[in-house]
Amino acid sequence: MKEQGAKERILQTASELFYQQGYLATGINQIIEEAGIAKASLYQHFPSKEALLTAYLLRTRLSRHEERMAFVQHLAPGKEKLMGLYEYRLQHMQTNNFKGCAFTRIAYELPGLNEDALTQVRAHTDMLKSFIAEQLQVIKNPFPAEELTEMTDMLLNLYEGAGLQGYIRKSAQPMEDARKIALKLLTTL
Amino acid sequence: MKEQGAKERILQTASELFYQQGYLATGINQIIEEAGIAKASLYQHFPSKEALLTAYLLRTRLSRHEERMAFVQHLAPGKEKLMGLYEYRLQHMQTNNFKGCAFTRIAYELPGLNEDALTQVRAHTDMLKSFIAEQLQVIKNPFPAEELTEMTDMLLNLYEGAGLQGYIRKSAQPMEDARKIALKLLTTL
DNA sequence: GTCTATACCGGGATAGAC
DNA sequence: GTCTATCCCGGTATAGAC
Repeated sequence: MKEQGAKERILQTASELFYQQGYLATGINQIIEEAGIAKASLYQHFPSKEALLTAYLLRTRLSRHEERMAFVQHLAPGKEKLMGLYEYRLQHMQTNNFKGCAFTRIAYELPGLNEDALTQVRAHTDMLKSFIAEQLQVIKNPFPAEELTEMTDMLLNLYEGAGLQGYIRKSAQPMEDARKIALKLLTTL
Repeated sequence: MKEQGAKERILQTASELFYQQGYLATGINQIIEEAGIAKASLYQHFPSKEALLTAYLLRTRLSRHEERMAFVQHLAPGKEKLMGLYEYRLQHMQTNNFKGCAFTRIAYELPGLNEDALTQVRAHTDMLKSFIAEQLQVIKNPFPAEELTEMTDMLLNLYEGAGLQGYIRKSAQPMEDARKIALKLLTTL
């Protein structure tokens, strides 16, 4: 962990803190202290705190995507992979210190501005929607366009809503419930 | 607007800013400037910034509830009042500067602490759930307990999820879609 | 490239006059 | 109760030595 370059340590530390504490609530000073580097070194690699945020979002988005894909890799396309989406997050909620969806949190923290961050947040949900729609078309083909988008929206909102409730209640139960509901919805297809 | 007491002006100004800009991003200085009062006066009425936050949340929760109730008052209990919930927010998203659910935003902004704020957030969703469950029982009675909670969760998550998507996309379309989906779900009962 | 030291600003909160 | 003036702290960012 010590020998992986200053830039990498900064990004890792910042990522952890941004997610756990929030972006605004995390100061540069805390980042450099925990990363064990000097302040000027940080600004050598990242021109500003916002640049660090963008790097965090991009990296997290891609790595979460890979983790998801790896998690559902051995599952059968269609219903099983879709259920795997919920199970992946269920596991995530139990092991890590779950603090809600990283992208939603950032979106709500930065009301005013930052087009870069917003782009990453949108890209995140786009990837989720694509994944869901893709699996739905495996289950039922052809899938009428309108029905498909409706079912996709429903599954996505169910997923995101349950993540929020779980965070507020500090419980994995809402996601458990969402998983069950999603299963019921899929069996009606 | 000028003659309604300092405390009231402070709370109104803070409420607007907390919602539009976020709690952390809003400073005491901006509040007192826009409210047109001195700093010490603020601390005469509210012992700290956090106390101001709690007052904001409590007040908003109650007033939003009343607005909702007033909006659906003339609608028939059951399906119509439930659809009114979505329509209320749709209207809300189009007129005001919609910045997502005020309570969700606060919850995500304050990762670490503040039990008071969390209490208000939970109370908000509790009120929504109660409202939804109540109307569902009008539509179908008796309503099996398990089915009822599932349907309630689904409608709630659909509602909250659509609010989030609408905020991210800066569009009322997700909420429109959610309304249609909810309608379909209700017709299956 | 990495450090120490510092600049500059705005944060929340208080003292004391009126 | 409301004001002005101030305190202290921590924020982001930068200068300059090594």
